[in-house]
Amino acid sequence: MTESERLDATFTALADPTRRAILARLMESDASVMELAEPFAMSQPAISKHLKMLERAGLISRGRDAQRRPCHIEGEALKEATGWLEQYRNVWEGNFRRLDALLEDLQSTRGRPKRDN
Amino acid sequence: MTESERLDATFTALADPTRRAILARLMESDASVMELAEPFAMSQPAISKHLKMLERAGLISRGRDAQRRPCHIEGEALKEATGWLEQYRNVWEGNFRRLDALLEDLQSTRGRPKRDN
DNA sequence: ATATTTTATAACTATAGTGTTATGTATCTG
DNA sequence: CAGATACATAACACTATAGTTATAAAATAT
Repeated sequence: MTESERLDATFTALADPTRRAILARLMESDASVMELAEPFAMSQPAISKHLKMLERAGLISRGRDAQRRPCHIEGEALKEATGWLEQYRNVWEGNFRRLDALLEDLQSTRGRPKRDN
Repeated sequence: MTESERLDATFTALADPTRRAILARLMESDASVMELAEPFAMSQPAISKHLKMLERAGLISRGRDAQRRPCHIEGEALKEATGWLEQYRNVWEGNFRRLDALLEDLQSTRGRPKRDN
């Protein structure tokens, strides 16, 4: 899977409130499918499908404990998604295009920046 | 729109490689629909639909310049998505559940942690 | 062996996403 | 005014998601 495909799968998996709630629950501890299903007004197969998408994205892994398949949260996919978003930090922190503006300014005035900026 | 709905819209918008590429392009500068469409082997209406999803998620805003509708990247939605992901930082940085383990340990041994942990 | 518990899968419905072509609308240009 | 340019929207096809119920399969418990 390419990085782009992994990001597709990860962001798709994160784009659903049930799956985000499942991840939040798994922060507390590993949990079986039944335990994860309990808070939701939804059938068990529906939860199993959500878990499948989370697993496909690498956001969870699954073990074995008797009949149970305990789910465990995995960090790598979350790390990659966060890494991708980080490249936009400047956009929301307000220092976006200040450098661009400065460079353009330097170019147009040949090293004599305008005062009003 | 609730925060959950905004996260739905944002992660859905980010779950497509064309839309991620458009955002990357908009880091360089604002751009018209035609300019954004140019690199892609895709019709103009397809790009317009992608832009609609980005706009719905608040990831871009649109201005007016004669016939053109220049697109501008917006930071807030990206910030909210990153903020949500940040709560999982410990998971991928490896310090996840170390505190949990320590607390459980303290509880079970009444303040006398086991050595092997 | 049989029954129970836990989970997965199949078949189905409904809705949403992604693309197409054709066409409509707004703005500029000659 | 007429044509060109930039963009949006409608109608359509196809695929993917999200849920359902019914059933199968795996492991445990009696």
